[in-house]
Amino acid sequence: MKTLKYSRQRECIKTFLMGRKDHPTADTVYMHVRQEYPNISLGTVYRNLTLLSDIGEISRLNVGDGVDRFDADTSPHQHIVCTCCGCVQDVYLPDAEKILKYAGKFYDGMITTQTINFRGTCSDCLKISNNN
Amino acid sequence: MKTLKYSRQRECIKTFLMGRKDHPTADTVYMHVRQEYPNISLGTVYRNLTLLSDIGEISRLNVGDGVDRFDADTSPHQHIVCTCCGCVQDVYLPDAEKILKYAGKFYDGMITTQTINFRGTCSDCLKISNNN
DNA sequence: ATAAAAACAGTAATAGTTATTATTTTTAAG
DNA sequence: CTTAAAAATAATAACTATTACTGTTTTTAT
Repeated sequence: MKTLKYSRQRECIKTFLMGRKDHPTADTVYMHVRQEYPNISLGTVYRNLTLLSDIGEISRLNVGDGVDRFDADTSPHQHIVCTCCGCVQDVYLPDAEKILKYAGKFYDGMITTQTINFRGTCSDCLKISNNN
Repeated sequence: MKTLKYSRQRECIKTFLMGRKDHPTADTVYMHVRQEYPNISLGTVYRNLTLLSDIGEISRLNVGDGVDRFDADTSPHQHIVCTCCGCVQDVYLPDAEKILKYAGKFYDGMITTQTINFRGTCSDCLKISNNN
């Protein structure tokens, strides 16, 4: 069995992620962690992000833009991509599990999980377009 | 302005897609179209798939497995990935637009579209596991 | 202190997709 | 029926995100 050993790089990655709500990509994590560990390699960032999501301490998201994103918030919630600025924000949909249950009525197999991605315009971009 | 010219390769790609309900990847399309046009190139397949989805004749899906898939059915519907065999099937969720409307209550920006991906076990895989 | 296991940095490799280019096909006009 | 411009093609190179490999360093239990 593979025991997990402490690593300051991994700790730094996790701490960085916990302080962010914008679902950074591996590359963004890399750029920031490099300020504390200038010669950390991108491979180490990827390995630790994968490791942390495997043990359930973070989650890996895919909002359909071809890049994986990472989120320290592992509670069930949804995401929205702003088609204007590209930011990825949280949407906390109450009773989302009811959707999954409802969907089960229209599918002959078994549904176990769901991922809902929205697209739209974030409030910041709405403000800007209203100013014109 | 760029006018669209007929191409038999594009026609073949579209016809192939219309006959499938399994959301093939570009590579799968390539393998099949090659039986009719043996020296079609993968780039041509990609270019036409992108072109067809840009003009709305097909849709491009991303179910989170790192590969783009294509669907001749452009009507609003959802998808489920079988975690057992990897197949991608349709889920036609009635009144799905109500979810989008509901989500708007919990987001301060504007939501315009949604993509719902389910994961679970397809009916074929359920049968197989019941036989054990 | 030591030594095995894990993690590391650096780099190569892979997969999926897009871009480039010289050639061929389509199509509208003469 | 030619012709010629525009679009599409095949072939290939390039690119991006991610994973795999390798020799070295760090962690940790003894």
